[in-house]
Amino acid sequence: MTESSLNKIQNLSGSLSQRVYQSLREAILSMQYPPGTVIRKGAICEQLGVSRSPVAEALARLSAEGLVDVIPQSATKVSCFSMDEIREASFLRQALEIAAVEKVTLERSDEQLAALTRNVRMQALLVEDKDFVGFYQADEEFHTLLMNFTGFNGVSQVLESVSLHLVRARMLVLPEEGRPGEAVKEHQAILAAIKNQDVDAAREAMKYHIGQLIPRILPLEESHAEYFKI
Amino acid sequence: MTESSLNKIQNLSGSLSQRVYQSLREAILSMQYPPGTVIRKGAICEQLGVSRSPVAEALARLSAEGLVDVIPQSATKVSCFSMDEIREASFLRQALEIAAVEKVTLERSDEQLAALTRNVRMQALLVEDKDFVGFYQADEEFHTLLMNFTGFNGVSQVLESVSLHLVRARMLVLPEEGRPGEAVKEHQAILAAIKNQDVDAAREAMKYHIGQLIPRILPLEESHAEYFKI
DNA sequence: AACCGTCAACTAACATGTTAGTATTAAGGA
DNA sequence: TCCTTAATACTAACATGTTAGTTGACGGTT
Repeated sequence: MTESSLNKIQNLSGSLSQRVYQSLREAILSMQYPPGTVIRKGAICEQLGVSRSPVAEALARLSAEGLVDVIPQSATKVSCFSMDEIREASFLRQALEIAAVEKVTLERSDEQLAALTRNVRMQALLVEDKDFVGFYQADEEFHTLLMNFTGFNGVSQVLESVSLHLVRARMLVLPEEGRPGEAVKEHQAILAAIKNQDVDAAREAMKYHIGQLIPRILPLEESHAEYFKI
Repeated sequence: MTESSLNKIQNLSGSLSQRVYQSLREAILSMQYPPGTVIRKGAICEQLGVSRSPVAEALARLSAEGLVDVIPQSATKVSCFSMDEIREASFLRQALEIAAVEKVTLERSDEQLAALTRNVRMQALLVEDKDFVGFYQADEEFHTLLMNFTGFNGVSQVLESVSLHLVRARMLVLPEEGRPGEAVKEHQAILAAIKNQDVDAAREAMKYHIGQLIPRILPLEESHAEYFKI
């Protein structure tokens, strides 16, 4: 009955605005609020039991991030995809991941190499066991490790903020037969290049790996046309 | 008498929040509000003649961008520099500019090449005339052109948002004897690589060019210690 | 003189009342 | 039947009242 798809804000920390923001963001990124969904401030206030101020601030931040479109004096809805935005997000992600992997390849410590090696080995095992949820998490962790090993704490968040649309679109991509196995191989290639301190190989391996996502997203424009901008 | 260093919001467009945001952002980036400055909502309201709502929303956005630090229930001040943040911003800028110049090198049209060539020629003339303000603008334009020639409309804004701290710190760097001349040469090297469709040369030229900024910012940590985090 | 607790003043954060612009719908005319 | 138009309902945007947490200063104690 209660179709409240929002996470309870009691479980989150920070100011009310912060918690409302996190709750809405999570709902949008997980596609519980699919593109085009109209967001009613009143409904959010009621569901979360807060007043309009924190909701307004949360929506302002989401608007600045491009996750919602505000139509002045009228309505605010979850932003739709456009293939241009997705291509751009992929371009930005590629730029950042390449820069990161280059830096890590040159400056890596033995501990860092060991951590990456452990992670990739785990990926292979998970795929072997057909634990695709686990693999998805390990995949994410691989990229996060790489970002953090640059020594810059913020790059991981910047990457997230520029690839928001990519994250959402990825939710729609059906698990393809054999793809996880390929992804592991690509990760192994990246890892090997890092191990050998071969910057050129690392760059090319990462470029190829990130490039694999776009062709799998392209078909969505027809299969899920309702989520795309006119 | 009126030491209101804020631009009048009447000259700006958009909602009140939007105008307040632009006004504050401009004041912070131009160092009219130097790092550490305490921002009083009441004062802003009075100066701009608006209520606290739009000011609160504007500050929330600036906080999300990292331009102001909000101390809960206490105060909000213009964020100070940290050398780590600046290094990170430089890393991110390098990543994006390299990706852009690589793409442009491969895909450029003759018109685009002509526009870049015109710009660089203009730079040389401006430096010859010792018009350093004009050169600064042409320099910015060169990089903006490059971003836009990728075909992705947003990269220019993303670049700006990740290099906010860099922009502020750059305001403090004194014009160094001979530096503009060197910058022009670096731009010429980048342009030559684009003309020759030499991706590797373009990447290295851009990497070198962006790398030149950090060493000139480093001395600020002592000469302007008051602007840096403890 | 140095330390601690209390209190007052200030600020961000939140709640709520008000305004103004937009969209939809229904009625009226062609 | 279709288009125009006016009225209504709804929403974002703005203003303002209220709450609660922090800071700093003062006074009293050791």
